[in-house]
Amino acid sequence: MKSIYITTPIYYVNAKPHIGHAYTTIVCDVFARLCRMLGYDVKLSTGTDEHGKKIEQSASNSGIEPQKFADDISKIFRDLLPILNITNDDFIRTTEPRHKKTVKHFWKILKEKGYIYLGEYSGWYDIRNEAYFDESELVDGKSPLGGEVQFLTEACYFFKLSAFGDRLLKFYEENTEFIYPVQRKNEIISFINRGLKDLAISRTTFNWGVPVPDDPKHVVYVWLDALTNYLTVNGYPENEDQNNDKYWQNVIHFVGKEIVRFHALYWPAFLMAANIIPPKQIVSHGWWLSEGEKMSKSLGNVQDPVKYCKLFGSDALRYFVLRELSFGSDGNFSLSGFIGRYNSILANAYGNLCSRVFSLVKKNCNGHIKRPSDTLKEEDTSFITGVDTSVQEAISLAKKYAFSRYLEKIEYATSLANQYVDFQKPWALKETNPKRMQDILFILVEQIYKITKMLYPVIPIAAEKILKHINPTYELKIEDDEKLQDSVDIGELEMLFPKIDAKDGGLDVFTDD
RNA sequence: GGCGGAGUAGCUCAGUUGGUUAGAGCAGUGGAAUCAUAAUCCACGUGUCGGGGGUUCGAAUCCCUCCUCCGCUACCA
Repeated sequence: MKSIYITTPIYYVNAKPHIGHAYTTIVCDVFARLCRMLGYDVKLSTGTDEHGKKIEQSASNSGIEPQKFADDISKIFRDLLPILNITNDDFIRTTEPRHKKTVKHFWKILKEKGYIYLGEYSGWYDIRNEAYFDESELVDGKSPLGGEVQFLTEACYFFKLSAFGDRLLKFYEENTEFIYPVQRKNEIISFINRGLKDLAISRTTFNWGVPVPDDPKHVVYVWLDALTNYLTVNGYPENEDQNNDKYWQNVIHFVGKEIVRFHALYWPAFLMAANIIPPKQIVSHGWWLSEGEKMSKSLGNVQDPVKYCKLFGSDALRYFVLRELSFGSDGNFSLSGFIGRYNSILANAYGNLCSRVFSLVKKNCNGHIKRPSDTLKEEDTSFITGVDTSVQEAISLAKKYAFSRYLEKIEYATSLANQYVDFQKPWALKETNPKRMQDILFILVEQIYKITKMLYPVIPIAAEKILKHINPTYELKIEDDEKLQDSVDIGELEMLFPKIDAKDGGLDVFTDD
């Protein structure tokens, strides 16, 4: 059995989750569920990144200990997972002992291999904004952020990143799919081509972090700390031989475009330094705009995933975010777009298809149908072939992270089914040709079964209800030759996607915060 | 400034080994049907494929140039 290790980034606990966090997590979950259906042994991890000066300060501003502060926000992220219906296998926190141990071990390895040295970092320090700037970045003797600067020098440990430029470029060349999409790959290559400097990987200006082994005045740079989570989750260092680990040989890191450099450049360099093979692929996605504008607290247009789940269900949110955004690009999250997709696809096309077909079976066949004994007609086979082709295309698109187009293919198959119902008019055959009516309905139910399996990764709750409804012994596997049992019994099924009335007062929920 | 991405129907986008009348979904208009969540099905687009130039028998697709938008350009996660 093939194995795959899928990760979300670990989320920084300086703010509560918004739709962007939910999106990354949902994408990973959909991909994980799809992989499981295709027969992969999947490990899916997510978690929270909790160290760093920002957390220390935020906690101090709130008058509480950093650990307590991190506990509270981390819990909000963790509680979001069941709301979004995420099937993660692990939830890692960087403040956990198992992780700190891994970071210290990883540091020691890098040190032993000679890639860490003690040096001095100096630059123009903006006291108010607490950031260093290069002389060339200064504006009229002040920092680009407007603060007064002074030249400071502090001792810190460096990672010999400069030694990895050529190795990284060679690695990208040999692993052409390593960075997805290609635009991000170009950015990284161009970054390297400007010349890599060594990376400062320790800090002495605050304490909230993993202490550097043998020099506890320093704490480990948060990115080195955070990236190492992927090893912690995979059992390192106890599970020492990562290069022969079934999961580590097939790691996919899903990330937002803003953190590609850390994952596609620093991370493989760290791993190369430790003689651990880099991940298989860094897959980056775009950002959500909200109602056409950048999401920000000050604009008050931050989209809350929990509200959507409470109002319309996690299936609806999952479907919308995957369908609406062309994966890799930025996209717009709007209430009207959400309702439009929901009504036209989930309620009208797919939901109503199930509803009309099940109702026909129930009313006209007492809920019982069986596989047609006669040779199928041409219109039957062309319908079935159309569905099969769409399913195949959908799978290959999903494997390439083209999630929107994957769903588009399923929508097409759904449309073929509605078309078939209209052309065949099974309701009109009840008196004249009940056998043919029954055959048509069986064919329809079988196609709905296939379509529903393909929708399962995205709308698992509704899909499982329908699959179970059609076949009590269904398995969550995608077979090349998907078949239903020869005899099907259909009972009552609740309405899974009730239509949303946009004028409904229920939407007032979005205005009271 | 440098490097990179994008600019295709009202909206969101497909469309790279260059090839028949440039596609899909949504929205809109008209019609059919009535099994179904007043859902569905059918028909309907004179789109300068950002502008201009070039290569070619032929370009949305290759080359040049210009315009617009966006991203990256290290110690903030």
